[in-house]
Amino acid sequence: MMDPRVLDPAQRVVSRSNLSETEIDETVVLLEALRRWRETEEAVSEASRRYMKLGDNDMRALRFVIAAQEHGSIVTPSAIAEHLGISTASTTKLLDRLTAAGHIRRLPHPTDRRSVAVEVVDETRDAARESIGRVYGRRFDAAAKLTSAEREVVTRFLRDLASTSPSPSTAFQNAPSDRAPEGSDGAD
Amino acid sequence: MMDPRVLDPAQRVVSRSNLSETEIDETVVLLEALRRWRETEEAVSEASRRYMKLGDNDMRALRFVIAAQEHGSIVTPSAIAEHLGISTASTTKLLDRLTAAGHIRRLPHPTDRRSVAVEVVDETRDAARESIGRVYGRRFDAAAKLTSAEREVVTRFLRDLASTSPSPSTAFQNAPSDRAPEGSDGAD
DNA sequence: ATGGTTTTGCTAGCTTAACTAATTACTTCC
DNA sequence: GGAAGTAATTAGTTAAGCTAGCAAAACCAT
Repeated sequence: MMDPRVLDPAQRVVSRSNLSETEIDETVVLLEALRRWRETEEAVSEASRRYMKLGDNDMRALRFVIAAQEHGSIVTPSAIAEHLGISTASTTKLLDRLTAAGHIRRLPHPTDRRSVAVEVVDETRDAARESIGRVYGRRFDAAAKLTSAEREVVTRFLRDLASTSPSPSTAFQNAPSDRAPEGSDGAD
Repeated sequence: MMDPRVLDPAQRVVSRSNLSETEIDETVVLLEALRRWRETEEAVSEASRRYMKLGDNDMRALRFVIAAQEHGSIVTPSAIAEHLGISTASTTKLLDRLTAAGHIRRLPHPTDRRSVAVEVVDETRDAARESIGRVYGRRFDAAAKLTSAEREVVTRFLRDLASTSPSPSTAFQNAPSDRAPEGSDGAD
């Protein structure tokens, strides 16, 4: 019911749609559930990142390499650099860290002798596969519980969400996922 | 479907549920839509962060202050530090950056003379409000398009997703043989 | 009141992970 | 075979976090 902690541009939004009070409430509840899920995801992935004592990019790189390997392709440092959007120099250091931590190995590239093939160590790959599989499994189960018609609804909704154009110069596009600080509210 | 770049633990998952081929396809499609949306969100928020030339925490801090201000409370550096999970020293520097960029102002705290009241500059606040409102508005519209029953379905699904326990040790925890990260060595 | 403890924001110095520029080894093209 | 281009690396710089320590103000117990 129009939670005050959400900065409330909903007022403006509401005025341009003509929903009943009840429907507005439902909509706000849905958006809250969406936000909540995103926060959960964020927290979980953050926690695992911390647990592994890896930086954000280090983790992303690892996942990238694993995915590519799964797919059968050879991963070079420059491909990683491009994927992460960082320089090749930084990528070298990143690979040094991952090597030191025992997560990857650098092998000679099979066809280009100036290049390098990055390979994930077995233990790390297995652990990752299991972990990712578990996450995927949870999602799968949630989706599998639905009926065919319900799945269609959810899929349509998600696609609609993703398709609305990003509008490039729109700064501050983050969800209002912050709570007020020393205020009186604590319900969550 | 079954994008090859996604490691496909689905095989394992599928075996433990008994869905028809069609239903499995639907499920995979749904999960793909979910992933797609998350990627879009990620990309958009990243883009806006870049656009404003602010770091991650700087942006979060700004949103935090705005939200609190909207809520009527006074924001102190230590509150920001706590919210972001960084030290007060780092927060001092963060506030220096935001001040230099003209986004905030430091005012004397009205009641505690050792403290500081952080205030967001009008222009920044307005821009943020508009931007966040726009994003929220897009989501709102997507949700508003649904029927009451459909909203219920989506909300239930999202809650189910978020509720499945994170299980903290789910990281790909196994650092390979040589140098396990979990502080078995005292110095850390 | 008054002296001791806690809190608040800040400064100083260090670490990490990004960056740019230059270097080395190899490939490709003429 | 030599010029030009490309891949990864090294060296040095910057950004943003950290801990430790400080002065001023607030809180608290006589």
